[in-house]
Amino acid sequence: MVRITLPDNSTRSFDSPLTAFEVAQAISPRLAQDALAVRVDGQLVDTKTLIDKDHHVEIVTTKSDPTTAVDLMRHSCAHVMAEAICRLFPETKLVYGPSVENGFYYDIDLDRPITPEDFPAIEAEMAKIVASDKPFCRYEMTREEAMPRLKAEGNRYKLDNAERAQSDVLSFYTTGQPGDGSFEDLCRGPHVPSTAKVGAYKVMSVAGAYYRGDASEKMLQRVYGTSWPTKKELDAYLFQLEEAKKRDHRVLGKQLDLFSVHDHIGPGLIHWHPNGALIRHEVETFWKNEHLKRGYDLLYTPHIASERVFQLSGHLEKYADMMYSPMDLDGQNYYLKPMNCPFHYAIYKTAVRSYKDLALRWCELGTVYRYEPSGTLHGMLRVRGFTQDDAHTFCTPEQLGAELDLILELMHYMMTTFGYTYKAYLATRPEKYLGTEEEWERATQELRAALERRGLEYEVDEGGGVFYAPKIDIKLIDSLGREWQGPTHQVDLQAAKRFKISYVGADNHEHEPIIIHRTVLGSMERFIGGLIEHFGGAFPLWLSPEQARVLPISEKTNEYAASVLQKLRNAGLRCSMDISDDKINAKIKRAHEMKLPYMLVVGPAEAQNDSVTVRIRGCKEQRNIKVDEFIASAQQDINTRCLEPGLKS
RNA sequence: GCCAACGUAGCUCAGUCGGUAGAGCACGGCUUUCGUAAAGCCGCGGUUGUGGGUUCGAAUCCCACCGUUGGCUCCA
Repeated sequence: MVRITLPDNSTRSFDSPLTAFEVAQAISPRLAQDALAVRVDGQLVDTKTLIDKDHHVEIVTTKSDPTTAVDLMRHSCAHVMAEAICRLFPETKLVYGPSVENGFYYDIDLDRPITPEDFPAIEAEMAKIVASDKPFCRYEMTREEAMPRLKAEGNRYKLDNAERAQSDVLSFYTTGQPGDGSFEDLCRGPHVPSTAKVGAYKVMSVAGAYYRGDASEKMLQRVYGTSWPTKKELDAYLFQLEEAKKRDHRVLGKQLDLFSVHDHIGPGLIHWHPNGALIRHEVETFWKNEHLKRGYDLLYTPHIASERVFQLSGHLEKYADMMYSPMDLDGQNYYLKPMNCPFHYAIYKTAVRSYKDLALRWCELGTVYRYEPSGTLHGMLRVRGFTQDDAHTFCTPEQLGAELDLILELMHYMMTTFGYTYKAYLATRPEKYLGTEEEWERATQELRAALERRGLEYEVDEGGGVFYAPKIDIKLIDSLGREWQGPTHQVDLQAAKRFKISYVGADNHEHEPIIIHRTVLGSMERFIGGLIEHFGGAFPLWLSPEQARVLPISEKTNEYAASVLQKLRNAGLRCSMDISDDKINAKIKRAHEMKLPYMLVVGPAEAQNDSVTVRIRGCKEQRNIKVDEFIASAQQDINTRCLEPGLKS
């Protein structure tokens, strides 16, 4: 007698042990058909698992538990792809094939490179496997039984996986009968019942991946696929990828004429075109003003420095291969600076500082150069020359809390102005660190307390701190829900000592100040690259390089258009007019392509009464209003940094 | 840095089996003077990433380098 308790707490009794599939069948044939796996007392297992005792049983379907279901389908789909690849290339050695966000991959060791031309063949082979609706059969062996077999197979990766497995029993999955020569794979499972249940899939890409993520290990081929419960969801995902591509900052950077990179000048070095530079200018102006309001002082420091300063800072020792090679000047090595801190410290040390001078808040848009590995460069997001929005706060231990509050407030204000929400992380002491455990504990506690005073929810990133400091990391969530590395605030435990930075306390003795490194935007390059994608190129009015364009209906109203343009410019708006002899349709299309917030159409009717017909980005209706009204409305939106263009009156 | 793919006009792309390079947009000129997402015609524009090699002949095949893309590793 087996008593099964279902999720709704109802129970069913069966005379003899039975599989989870049979339990589902007893409930409804439809459920049995939809069953992908089952939770027995909370543990996820195959539907073929025999249930021979009283258990809580929960049948997993795409409806009952979509997250688990799709994850299982993807994992099983990875196996189907692996089988397909093995059929096409029998010398393939399988390594590891998990599900990942939006799909799955399988790492394989195969001397012949897989290329995108192979994908159709792989997909065709997968289709055959799916059509044959073969069951995923699990069988288990003890470690003693399994190891000789694995050794005989000559697949060092599977052998390695097996050796690392905790359990005494190893499980295999085959799409035939155990031992009949069908495809099989060492795998923890569980899997969906059969190859027909892996959903709609597509082989996406192939890339290199080090075995076990270790750069000294062999480079494997990682074949990526995506899979979804239905064809419709697959198509929706592929469509979404196309849409994301249109928001790619590199694509928009060209389309909107924002920036370029030139291989004859150097990879990873951004050239800001007028439109991009204008956006940067607005961001920088905003940044500076908000800092000045909060008691920061601005600094400018040099771009190169003698090697002595980087020996002192420890950068040469730790990051020499990430720095541009030195230039020999008068027998002395000079480096492009990879960061700004030592320069700020130098300024600090030009005077004896009293506790009465603190806290000092110094900020700089400091341009630094780092020789990033070539394979990591990516548009504006990962570059070799960039401008950090850097700041250092020098304060007494008593002031630390208040200073952290100020930093979090500034961060919050700036992020919400750009329309970002964010998540906070507290990164604690890493394995390799400098300083004492007590110092780390105290500094971490201060950061934690500041987060809590602000009422910020945060996750602890255990061991995620830098070697000299615990930190608060902020991850931005953009309009597509993607996370970006955002602001970071570090309480430095080493710099004061290393650079002999001190202040005179009320006790007339020297003390070490606390130094907070922090950045809000990260770098102008990465932040604005991110902004481009966040807004999809449709910038809010205050950031738009061109805020409005006057579009005369024909040459006859060019003169009126010019007078409107002059009025707008006098009012401080960035605008132009389109006096090409194209028709109005073409002018509108062009303005749309540049994602301008406002188009102002003018013809004889408008010229009569000093008005413009406004067309707002993203909206087909038009409104006729007086030029002065438009100006007032636009100015208000600019002043409030309104995120979406509109009309105020 | 590692693996793979890719690199053709300012941009987006075509170019078959190796036979001296093509379109659309952009740009210039002309016609048109127009009411809400592309008017028409004509024209300009290329050492096919760079350097070698194979060949009677290379965008096409081979090698090296540079760069880009997708990942991996890394990101003070």
